[in-house]
Amino acid sequence: MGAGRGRRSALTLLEFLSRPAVQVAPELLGATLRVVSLEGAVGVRLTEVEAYEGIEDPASHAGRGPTPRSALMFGPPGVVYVYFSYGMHWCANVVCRPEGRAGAVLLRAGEVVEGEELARTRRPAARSARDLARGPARLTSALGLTGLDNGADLLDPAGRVHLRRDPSPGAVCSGPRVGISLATDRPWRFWVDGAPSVSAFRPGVRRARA
DNA sequence: TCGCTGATCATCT
DNA sequence: GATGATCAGCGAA
Repeated sequence: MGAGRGRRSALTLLEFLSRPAVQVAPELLGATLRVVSLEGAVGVRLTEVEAYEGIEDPASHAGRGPTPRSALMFGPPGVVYVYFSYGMHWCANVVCRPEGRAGAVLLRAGEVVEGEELARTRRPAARSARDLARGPARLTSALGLTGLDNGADLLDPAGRVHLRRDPSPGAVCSGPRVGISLATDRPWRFWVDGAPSVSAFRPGVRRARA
Protein backbone atom coordinates (compact mmCIF):
# COMPACT_ATOMS: atom_id res chain seq x y z
CA MET A 1 0.00 0.00 0.00
CA GLY A 2 2.02 2.92 -1.22
CA ALA A 3 1.34 6.51 -0.29
CA GLY A 4 -1.03 8.45 -2.51
CA ARG A 5 -2.67 5.44 -4.10
CA GLY A 6 -6.16 6.04 -2.81
CA ARG A 7 -8.38 4.46 -0.21
CA ARG A 8 -8.91 1.23 -2.10
CA SER A 9 -5.31 0.12 -1.70
CA ALA A 10 -5.25 0.94 2.00
CA LEU A 11 -8.07 -1.47 2.75
CA THR A 12 -7.39 -5.13 3.26
CA LEU A 13 -9.26 -7.42 0.87
CA LEU A 14 -11.62 -8.38 3.68
CA GLU A 15 -12.37 -4.74 4.53
CA PHE A 16 -12.74 -3.94 0.84
CA LEU A 17 -15.34 -6.68 0.34
CA SER A 18 -17.20 -6.05 3.59
CA ARG A 19 -18.88 -2.97 2.14
CA PRO A 20 -22.15 -2.82 0.16
CA ALA A 21 -21.96 -4.34 -3.32
CA VAL A 22 -22.77 -0.98 -4.89
CA GLN A 23 -19.55 0.41 -3.42
CA VAL A 24 -17.43 -2.64 -4.15
CA ALA A 25 -18.59 -3.16 -7.75
CA PRO A 26 -17.05 -0.09 -9.44
CA GLU A 27 -13.79 -0.59 -7.57
CA LEU A 28 -13.61 -4.19 -8.69
CA LEU A 29 -13.14 -3.02 -12.27
CA GLY A 30 -9.59 -3.58 -13.45
CA ALA A 31 -9.04 -6.27 -10.84
CA THR A 32 -7.82 -9.66 -12.01
CA LEU A 33 -9.57 -12.87 -11.05
CA ARG A 34 -7.30 -15.88 -11.36
CA VAL A 35 -8.41 -19.50 -11.22
CA VAL A 36 -5.89 -22.32 -10.91
CA SER A 37 -6.76 -25.84 -11.99
CA LEU A 38 -4.98 -29.03 -12.99
CA GLU A 39 -5.11 -27.84 -16.60
CA GLY A 40 -3.40 -24.56 -15.78
CA ALA A 41 -4.31 -21.03 -14.71
CA VAL A 42 -6.57 -18.50 -16.36
CA GLY A 43 -6.62 -14.84 -15.34
CA VAL A 44 -9.30 -12.35 -16.36
CA ARG A 45 -9.15 -8.59 -15.90
CA LEU A 46 -12.67 -7.39 -15.07
CA THR A 47 -14.22 -4.77 -17.36
CA GLU A 48 -17.90 -5.07 -16.44
CA VAL A 49 -19.74 -5.95 -13.22
CA GLU A 50 -23.16 -5.53 -11.61
CA ALA A 51 -24.10 -4.97 -7.97
CA TYR A 52 -26.84 -7.01 -6.30
CA GLU A 53 -27.83 -6.26 -2.72
CA GLY A 54 -30.03 -8.03 -0.18
CA ILE A 55 -33.70 -7.81 0.71
CA GLU A 56 -33.83 -4.17 -0.42
CA ASP A 57 -33.04 -5.24 -4.01
CA PRO A 58 -35.96 -7.06 -5.75
CA ALA A 59 -33.75 -8.09 -8.68
CA SER A 60 -31.30 -9.89 -6.40
CA HIS A 61 -31.38 -13.61 -5.66
CA ALA A 62 -31.36 -12.45 -2.04
CA GLY A 63 -34.29 -10.09 -2.62
CA ARG A 64 -36.80 -12.31 -0.84
CA GLY A 65 -34.60 -13.25 2.05
CA PRO A 66 -32.39 -16.31 2.39
CA THR A 67 -33.28 -19.41 0.33
CA PRO A 68 -31.20 -22.56 -0.14
CA ARG A 69 -29.63 -21.00 -3.22
CA SER A 70 -29.08 -17.47 -1.94
CA ALA A 71 -27.93 -18.42 1.57
CA LEU A 72 -24.32 -17.93 0.49
CA MET A 73 -25.04 -14.25 -0.22
CA PHE A 74 -25.91 -13.81 3.46
CA GLY A 75 -22.68 -15.43 4.57
CA PRO A 76 -19.20 -13.98 5.05
CA PRO A 77 -17.65 -11.79 2.31
CA GLY A 78 -14.91 -12.89 -0.04
CA VAL A 79 -16.69 -16.05 -1.09
CA VAL A 80 -17.48 -16.98 -4.69
CA TYR A 81 -21.20 -17.51 -5.40
CA VAL A 82 -21.72 -19.57 -8.56
CA TYR A 83 -25.25 -20.29 -9.76
CA PHE A 84 -26.77 -22.23 -12.65
CA SER A 85 -28.64 -20.03 -15.10
CA TYR A 86 -31.19 -20.75 -17.83
CA GLY A 87 -30.69 -24.47 -17.47
CA MET A 88 -27.25 -24.45 -19.09
CA HIS A 89 -24.88 -21.71 -17.95
CA TRP A 90 -22.87 -20.93 -14.82
CA CYS A 91 -22.50 -17.35 -13.57
CA ALA A 92 -20.12 -16.14 -10.86
CA ASN A 93 -20.41 -13.50 -8.12
CA VAL A 94 -18.17 -12.22 -5.35
CA VAL A 95 -20.03 -12.04 -2.03
CA CYS A 96 -19.86 -8.70 -0.18
CA ARG A 97 -20.95 -7.23 3.16
CA PRO A 98 -20.44 -8.71 6.62
CA GLU A 99 -22.11 -11.99 7.51
CA GLY A 100 -25.86 -11.57 7.92
CA ARG A 101 -26.14 -8.81 5.30
CA ALA A 102 -26.58 -10.00 1.72
CA GLY A 103 -24.74 -8.54 -1.23
CA ALA A 104 -22.80 -9.74 -4.25
CA VAL A 105 -21.10 -8.45 -7.38
CA LEU A 106 -21.90 -10.32 -10.59
CA LEU A 107 -18.88 -10.66 -12.86
CA ARG A 108 -20.20 -9.77 -16.30
CA ALA A 109 -17.19 -9.43 -18.58
CA GLY A 110 -13.43 -9.16 -18.76
CA GLU A 111 -10.29 -9.61 -20.80
CA VAL A 112 -8.23 -12.78 -20.60
CA VAL A 113 -4.75 -11.74 -19.47
CA GLU A 114 -3.37 -15.19 -18.62
CA GLY A 115 -3.96 -18.67 -20.01
CA GLU A 116 -5.62 -17.56 -23.23
CA GLU A 117 -4.97 -20.91 -24.89
CA LEU A 118 -6.73 -22.80 -22.10
CA ALA A 119 -9.59 -20.31 -22.18
CA ARG A 120 -9.98 -20.93 -25.91
CA THR A 121 -10.31 -24.67 -25.40
CA ARG A 122 -13.08 -23.99 -22.89
CA ARG A 123 -14.78 -21.49 -25.20
CA PRO A 124 -14.56 -23.00 -28.69
CA ALA A 125 -17.47 -20.85 -29.88
CA ALA A 126 -15.52 -17.63 -29.26
CA ARG A 127 -14.76 -15.95 -32.57
CA SER A 128 -12.16 -13.57 -31.18
CA ALA A 129 -10.11 -12.90 -28.06
CA ARG A 130 -12.57 -10.31 -26.86
CA ASP A 131 -15.40 -12.85 -27.04
CA LEU A 132 -13.65 -15.22 -24.63
CA ALA A 133 -15.05 -13.55 -21.50
CA ARG A 134 -17.68 -11.21 -22.94
CA GLY A 135 -20.80 -11.96 -20.89
CA PRO A 136 -21.26 -13.50 -17.43
CA ALA A 137 -21.63 -17.13 -18.55
CA ARG A 138 -18.75 -16.81 -21.01
CA LEU A 139 -16.51 -15.25 -18.37
CA THR A 140 -17.32 -18.01 -15.90
CA SER A 141 -16.76 -20.66 -18.56
CA ALA A 142 -13.40 -19.19 -19.63
CA LEU A 143 -12.23 -19.26 -16.02
CA GLY A 144 -13.38 -22.86 -15.66
CA LEU A 145 -15.68 -22.13 -12.72
CA THR A 146 -18.69 -24.38 -12.08
CA GLY A 147 -21.01 -25.24 -9.22
CA LEU A 148 -18.12 -27.14 -7.68
CA ASP A 149 -16.53 -23.75 -6.96
CA ASN A 150 -19.63 -22.40 -5.23
CA GLY A 151 -18.43 -21.18 -1.83
CA ALA A 152 -14.74 -20.99 -2.77
CA ASP A 153 -12.88 -18.52 -0.53
CA LEU A 154 -10.98 -15.70 -2.25
CA LEU A 155 -9.27 -14.86 1.02
CA ASP A 156 -7.63 -18.27 1.29
CA PRO A 157 -4.12 -18.06 -0.21
CA ALA A 158 -4.14 -21.85 -0.62
CA GLY A 159 -7.43 -21.79 -2.53
CA ARG A 160 -7.68 -22.03 -6.30
CA VAL A 161 -9.49 -18.71 -6.85
CA HIS A 162 -7.63 -15.45 -6.27
CA LEU A 163 -8.36 -11.74 -6.66
CA ARG A 164 -5.84 -9.00 -7.30
CA ARG A 165 -7.09 -5.45 -7.17
CA ASP A 166 -5.99 -2.69 -9.52
CA PRO A 167 -6.05 0.90 -8.22
CA SER A 168 -6.26 2.46 -11.69
CA PRO A 169 -8.81 0.77 -13.95
CA GLY A 170 -9.53 3.86 -16.03
CA ALA A 171 -12.77 5.76 -16.55
CA VAL A 172 -15.80 4.00 -15.07
CA CYS A 173 -19.33 4.25 -16.50
CA SER A 174 -22.58 3.10 -14.93
CA GLY A 175 -26.07 2.29 -16.15
CA PRO A 176 -29.02 -0.07 -15.67
CA ARG A 177 -28.42 -3.74 -15.09
CA VAL A 178 -28.80 -6.23 -17.93
CA GLY A 179 -31.37 -8.97 -18.29
CA ILE A 180 -33.55 -8.18 -15.27
CA SER A 181 -37.20 -7.15 -15.14
CA LEU A 182 -37.32 -5.70 -11.60
CA ALA A 183 -35.60 -2.61 -10.16
CA THR A 184 -34.48 -1.68 -13.65
CA ASP A 185 -34.11 1.96 -12.60
CA ARG A 186 -31.03 1.34 -10.46
CA PRO A 187 -27.78 2.15 -12.30
CA TRP A 188 -25.89 -0.67 -10.64
CA ARG A 189 -24.04 -1.92 -13.68
CA PHE A 190 -20.50 -0.62 -13.96
CA TRP A 191 -18.02 -0.94 -16.80
CA VAL A 192 -14.67 0.38 -17.98
CA ASP A 193 -15.30 3.06 -20.56
CA GLY A 194 -14.39 1.89 -24.05
CA ALA A 195 -13.45 -1.67 -23.13
CA PRO A 196 -14.20 -3.91 -26.14
CA SER A 197 -15.21 -6.82 -23.94
CA VAL A 198 -18.15 -5.00 -22.37
CA SER A 199 -21.31 -6.92 -23.19
CA ALA A 200 -24.08 -5.38 -25.25
CA PHE A 201 -26.91 -3.85 -23.26
CA ARG A 202 -30.13 -5.79 -23.39
CA PRO A 203 -33.17 -4.88 -21.33
CA GLY A 204 -34.70 -7.68 -19.31
CA VAL A 205 -37.67 -9.08 -21.19
CA ARG A 206 -40.25 -11.45 -19.90
CA ARG A 207 -40.69 -14.33 -22.28
CA ALA A 208 -44.12 -14.49 -23.84
CA ARG A 209 -46.21 -17.36 -22.58
CA ALA A 210 -46.79 -20.19 -25.02
C1' DT B 1 -24.24 -5.91 -37.42
C1' DC B 2 -28.92 -6.59 -35.71
C1' DG B 3 -32.73 -9.18 -34.16
C1' DC B 4 -35.08 -13.33 -33.24
C1' DT B 5 -35.43 -18.05 -31.36
C1' DG B 6 -34.54 -22.52 -29.33
C1' DA B 7 -32.09 -24.95 -25.84
C1' DT B 8 -32.75 -26.71 -21.06
C1' DC B 9 -33.34 -27.18 -15.84
C1' DA B 10 -32.72 -25.41 -10.93
C1' DT B 11 -35.32 -22.62 -8.17
C1' DC B 12 -39.25 -20.72 -6.24
C1' DT B 13 -44.39 -19.84 -6.00
C1' DG C 1 -46.00 -24.85 -13.46
C1' DA C 2 -43.69 -20.62 -14.72
C1' DT C 3 -39.61 -18.08 -14.75
C1' DG C 4 -34.94 -16.66 -15.54
C1' DA C 5 -28.49 -11.93 -13.44
C1' DT C 6 -27.82 -16.41 -20.98
C1' DC C 7 -25.73 -17.92 -25.22
C1' DA C 8 -25.10 -19.60 -29.95
C1' DG C 9 -26.80 -19.97 -34.39
C1' DC C 10 -29.41 -18.42 -37.97
C1' DG C 11 -31.39 -15.27 -41.49
C1' DA C 12 -32.07 -10.55 -42.92
C1' DA C 13 -30.27 -6.04 -43.95
